[in-house]
Amino acid sequence: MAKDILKDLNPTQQDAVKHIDGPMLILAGAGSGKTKTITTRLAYLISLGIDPSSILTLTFTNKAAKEMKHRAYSLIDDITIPPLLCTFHKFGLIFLKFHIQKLGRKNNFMIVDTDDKKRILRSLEKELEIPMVASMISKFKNSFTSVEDAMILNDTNSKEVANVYEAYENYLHKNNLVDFDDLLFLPYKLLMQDDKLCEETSKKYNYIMVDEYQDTNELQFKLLQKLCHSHQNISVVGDDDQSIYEWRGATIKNILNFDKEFKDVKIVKLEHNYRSTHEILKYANTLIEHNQDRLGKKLIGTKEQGEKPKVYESFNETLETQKIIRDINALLDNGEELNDMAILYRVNAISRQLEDGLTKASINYKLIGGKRFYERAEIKDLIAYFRTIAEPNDNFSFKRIINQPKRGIGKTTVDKIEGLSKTKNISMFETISQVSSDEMTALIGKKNYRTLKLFEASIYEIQDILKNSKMLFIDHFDDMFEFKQSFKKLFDGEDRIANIDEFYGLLRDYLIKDEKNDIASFLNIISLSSDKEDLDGGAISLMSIHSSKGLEYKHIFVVGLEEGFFPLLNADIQEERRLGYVAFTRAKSSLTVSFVQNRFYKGKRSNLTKSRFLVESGLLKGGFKMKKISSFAKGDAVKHNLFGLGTIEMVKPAGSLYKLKINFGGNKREIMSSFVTKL
DNA sequence: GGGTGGCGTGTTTTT
DNA sequence: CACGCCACCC
Ligand SMILES: Nc1ncnc2c1ncn2[C@@H]1O[C@H](COP(=O)(O)OP(=O)(O)OP(=O)(O)O)[C@@H](O)[C@H]1O
Repeated sequence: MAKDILKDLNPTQQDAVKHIDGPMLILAGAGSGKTKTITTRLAYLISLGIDPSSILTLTFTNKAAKEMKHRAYSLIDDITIPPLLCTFHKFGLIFLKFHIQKLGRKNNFMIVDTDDKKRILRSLEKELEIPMVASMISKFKNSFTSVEDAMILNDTNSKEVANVYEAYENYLHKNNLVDFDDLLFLPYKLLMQDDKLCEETSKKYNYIMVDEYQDTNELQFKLLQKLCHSHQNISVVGDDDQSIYEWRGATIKNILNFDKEFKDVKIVKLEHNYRSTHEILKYANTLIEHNQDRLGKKLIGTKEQGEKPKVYESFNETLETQKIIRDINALLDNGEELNDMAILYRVNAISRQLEDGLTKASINYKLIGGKRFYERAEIKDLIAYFRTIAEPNDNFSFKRIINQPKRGIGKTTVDKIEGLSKTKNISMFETISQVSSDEMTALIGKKNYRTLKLFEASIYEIQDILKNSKMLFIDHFDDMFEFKQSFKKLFDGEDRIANIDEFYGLLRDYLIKDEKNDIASFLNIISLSSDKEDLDGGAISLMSIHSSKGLEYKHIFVVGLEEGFFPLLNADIQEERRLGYVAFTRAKSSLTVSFVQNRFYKGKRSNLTKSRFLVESGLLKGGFKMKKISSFAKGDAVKHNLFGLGTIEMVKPAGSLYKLKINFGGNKREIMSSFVTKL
């Protein structure tokens, strides 16, 4: 049976799969079967009788984790004991659920997302720029800088930022919250300070694999080191050309130093591409060759020649969308399926026009990323409600919903309750339930106190209902708090109510699935999943290039190839180019790229020029772009040492130079640009 | 003291 | 355009 698993692999891949003990680095280009190799290796280890629960497979994004899970499970016969295959953050979450008590915290902590984090920071700091502070704090955590260390730094504002950092950490601690960085940092801290735990954990996960290793940052690397404390069985796969998360601290150093950090590393290079046609590969490879900082690698196509990728130029985004829809319909007429198509873009905001167009054309689509389901305000409200019901002392959730739907409890009242709860050292909910009616009335007034007491009673009541019947809970909940109704009068109320119903549906399905399932476990499960499960039925996928990494589609459309959008303004050009490489190499058999002359963005329409990547990849020939680079253009007067004066009639790129067709007084000659001087 | 509307600003990308 | 914040009005 082990033979079966291996049969679709080439010898190098098989060799990598069969490597069992000791560190291994697989370094290979797009579509070379890295993920296939690692998922097969997972199945192979299990087929040898290795305990699945001792194998840990990690990657960075949810999407990639899901894809791997899908692929790996199809190779494993008996999935009764599933191996742990998840994102780094999810692993951190699971680890903390078991061990956060060792840091003196309860394990029903809640994860704050980026929005929550900014809200908290804003409440703690009025002067400094919040996004700056948020990213500084993130940097601190990712570089193991404690509050004390931050205090003695000497950068601008460092003292102020360190103070906010301290206040923020205290706030998280008091309210039993963790942020995304904590999900990596706290496990590391625990493993760092507790040798026994480190040893146990490392022994538990005796085989470790990491996909998309080029996306790991320093903290993730250190965490991996800890997990390898008592063994060296770590296999990582990556591609320096697909490193697209440097902006959040991912460092290629992790790949470069891998064979120094671990002993006797087996290095495997996969050099055949099994995904894309030669045509697609050619342009992707040509594009990425413009990057200077590369390890460099071969990538040989194995598929058919294929068609040259199409390039569309449109006047604006409406016309761009029309062209793409026309192509989609043509593909459908040829029997192709929507599930095999995807539209990619650099910036999520660009999806709007596409959505409108697809809707009008009655083409099903699924939007991936962007404003995520579980990050929508109404969904976060519901989660906060459920958390309050499960744990009324969760101040953070309590504060979110105490006036949602509006019941007349404004900021001032909330602040007063919070102040009192702090002096009494009890939760806000306990403040309402325990503090004497006289004291409370004096503080916040009779009417507000009554409202809060009613709210308290409702919480008890719904807790009771939940105890008796999980199924009745949802209906009663919504009636009792008039939650859905509160969105009715909003201008986008319908959408929000649809989201709410969907969330109720998800919860209901989850509760039905297993007798043991309850609200608390539901909250745990969704706490890191960003998008809901795919609906079945055919739909074209719309997503950012970042989310597309690790995926593949038969037909790929990349839109928005304009200077300023892609490559994005002020972004690191090499990373942008890698994004281009990722985008192009998602395609199996057809690739279509598109740019517009003007686009509506952030409230205004601006004129755009086509992306340099179109020329760099060879998809388009120079044109006006060349003028800038070469400073040679049609009509320019030039001088040649032998032929004398002439006029340029045509400019063609030739390697790093240009071939010029020059008219020397009636004699036309082709001359390399380095042999003439412009006048 | 709370709620609503007007105004200003601008996240690239993910967890 | 679209969201979030503040100020002003109820
Ligand atoms: N030896 C092989 N023979 C045939 N097909 C293969 C082989 N190896 C991989 N493939 C196929 O090639 C495609 C790309 O593989 P995979 O997604 O594992 O590549 P990857 O290196 O992870 O790509 P990327 O880095 O771009 O995500 C998949 O459809 C896979 O099934």
